[in-house]
Parts: sequence; structure tokens; C-alpha cells
Amino acid sequence: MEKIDPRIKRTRRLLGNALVSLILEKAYDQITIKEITDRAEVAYITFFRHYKSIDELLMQVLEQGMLSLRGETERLAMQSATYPIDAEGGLIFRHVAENAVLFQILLESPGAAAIRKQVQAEIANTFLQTCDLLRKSDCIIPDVVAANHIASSLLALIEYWLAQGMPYSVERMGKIYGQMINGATVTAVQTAELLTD
Amino acid sequence: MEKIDPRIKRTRRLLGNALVSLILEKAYDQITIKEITDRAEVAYITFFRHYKSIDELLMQVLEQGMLSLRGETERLAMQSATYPIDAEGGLIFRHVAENAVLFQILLESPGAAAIRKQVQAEIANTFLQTCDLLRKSDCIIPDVVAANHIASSLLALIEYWLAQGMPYSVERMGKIYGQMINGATVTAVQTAELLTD
DNA sequence: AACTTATGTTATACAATATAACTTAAGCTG
DNA sequence: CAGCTTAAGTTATATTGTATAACATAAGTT
Repeated sequence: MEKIDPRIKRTRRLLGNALVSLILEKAYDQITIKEITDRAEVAYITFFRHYKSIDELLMQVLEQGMLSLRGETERLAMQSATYPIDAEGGLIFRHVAENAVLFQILLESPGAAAIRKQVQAEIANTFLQTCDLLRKSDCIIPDVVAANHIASSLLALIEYWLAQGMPYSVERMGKIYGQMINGATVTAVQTAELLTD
Repeated sequence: MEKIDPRIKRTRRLLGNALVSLILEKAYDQITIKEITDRAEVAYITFFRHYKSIDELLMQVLEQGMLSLRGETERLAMQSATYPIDAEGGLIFRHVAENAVLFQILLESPGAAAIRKQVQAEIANTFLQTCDLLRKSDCIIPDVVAANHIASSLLALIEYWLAQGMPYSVERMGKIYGQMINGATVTAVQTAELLTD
């Protein structure tokens, strides 16, 4: 881990914060580089010395927030490997609540679509690797489909919760996730038809 | 229904086709108005006589394809009102397969995010209105959450299927939908915990 | 204190959006 | 089919945002 020039760290932090505050104010695709550098109080050209596009800056901002999500998801998948309908699912929604702004951006900004796709794929892969209950030979529901379903549903549930202004407690959201997504999918796979061909 | 000048119909058709063919070739946000008008073989300024933005043109293109989806979804919701795990879910995937290009655009193009959101909300609302099995008083899973879950999961399943190149038959996809999404959600709501407060 | 590197200033090229004024052509109507 | 109406084409131009170059200044490192 080599040390980075404090000027670089400062500039990137200022640009990241400026972008976040702008996203909270107006539509993502209306934001210009000049607006970002003005708000960050750095020179216009400085942006290009660090990023090729606003999307690239957004990616850097989100990646840091998504690092901790990965840890939570792995724990979630681990628990549901042995026993589904997880009682600790509330942890993930607590984490989301604490980083609400970042998740709102991840799930709403058009520029974050690629990163969202990547996060979803990572979550799906974690479940696929960890959770044996999603696998059943000759099942009409392939394990990759079930894993993808859990991952996309989790993100969609978070998105809905945030869009509504977090109207339910993190505990309740954890239970909803455990029963409607995790438990329901495992049950569906285990009780699903077998292939007939 | 008043008759529209055939020149207008022709121009809009040419522009719509040009946009679709461009989306299939390159990233949506890299497409310019000039490229569209060049491919459509109309004058640059003609674009602005019909649309304010590329997004607006895309909206027009997708709206037509989404009209028929609405009918399919209503039938789907109607059937699952009485008996879930619908055997006729294959119809919707047959419809998707026939309009694969349009659905790919709806589910992949960043410019279509707003329309996708709208389509998802319509599907969710249809289920909410039609399917009594999603409603249970004092259930820990609110009916709006369950309806939203079905709608987002259906679109995510279609997106996954298309992205993978439609590796499973429409019949199988119908059954997967019926068991993993529709049946599983109804079961989850009916067997879910009640509120304790 | 001297060297290195990041940032700021200024200028400029370029591409894409957007509109205006005028001409040409297509479609409708008596 | 002649005349009216409206759509589309042509040309020119203003504006905005992206992107880079050259050089000066300031911050950080050794």
C-alpha cells in the first residue's frame, strides 16, 4: 500500500463530494463537469487529470461504499446456506440505512447502471458459491437463475424501501427479505418440478 | 382517431428504426442525433421537429411494444388471483421472444430506465388490484411490497433470459416464473409472520 | 534548499445540441 | 388539376460542454 500524494487525495475527495451533492439536487445526466469542479473548488482541467468521465468518478465514489456491502452479503449467504429465512437479514438493511445516500445513487442514477449490474452479479455469485440449498439436480429452476433472482430481488427491495423513504424498520425489512426472497426462493427450488425431457 | 400526414408517419418510422438499429450496434449514450438522422436519411433539423431528445424518440418506440405487454400481464394477474403457479406463464415469454429486440432495449438501455420503471409500476399495480392472495391483514409483508417484488422479479428474469441468449424454452421460463416468482411470493405472504406490535 | 509533482490560468479546438430563415416537395381540397 | 397547406430539405449560426496544450504557481518530498 503505497502512500498517495495528499493533494491527489484531497482533490478526489472534493470531486467525489461535489458529485454526490449534485446528484442529490438534480438529474444525473444534467450534471456537467464544470458544475462539479466549480462546487469542488478545483480547476476545470483538474477533473481530466483524474477521471475520463463523470461515470468514472461515480464509479470510484460507489466502489468504496460497495466494499462493505460485499462483506454483509457474504455473511448473509453463509447463514442461508444452512438455514434459510434468516433472522439476521436486518443487518444488511441497517448497513443500507447508514449509507442511504450511496445506495440511493447506486440504485437510481443512470450512470450507476453498470456498477449496479456488477454488484448484482457479485451478490448472485456469492449465493451460488455458498448456498447449497439453491442447487438441486434436474430441477426446472437452474441454480444460476435462482441465485440471480435473489440478488436482483434484494437490490429491488432496497430500491423500493429507499424510494418510499424507509417506511419500515430495518428489522422488518430483514424479515421480509428472509421470508419473501431468501426463504421463498429456497422453498421454490426444493419443491419445484423436475425436468421431464 | 384523426388521420396523420403520411410524411409524418414515414419520418417517425424512419427515425425509430434508425435508433433501434443503432442501439443494437453501440452504447446508447454514445448515439448522437446526427447519427440517427443520417441513418434514417432525413435532415438533421427534422429530428427536432418531432422530438426534443433521443430519450423521447426511444419512449415512442417502446410504448408501442409495451402496449401488448400490458394485456399479457393483466391475464397473468387474473389467473394467479384464483390459483397461483400459473401454467400459462409461458405466454408472456413467447411474447417477449417475439419482441426480443424491444425488450432488450427496454431492459438494457440507460435511456429506457424511466420507461422501465413505469412498466414495472404498472405490472405491480395490476397484481395489487387483481390478486387477493397477496393481501393478508397484519402480515409482515405489505401487499404493495409483494406486488412490487413480483413485478421487479419478472422484469429481472426476462432481462437475465435475454442477456443469456434465451437458453431455456418459453415453456420452461413460464414454469420458472410461476413457481419461483408467482407461487413462491403468494406462499411467502400466506405463511409469513404477523406483526407483533 | 532543491527537486518533483499537482494544481491553476489562459487559450483554443472540436463536437453536439438547438434554432432561424428560406426553399423545395409532398399531400390534401375545391 | 390548380391552388393551398404543411412537411421536409438547405444553409447558416449561436451556444454549450468536452477535451487538450502551454506555461506559471504552489504544495509536498528528499
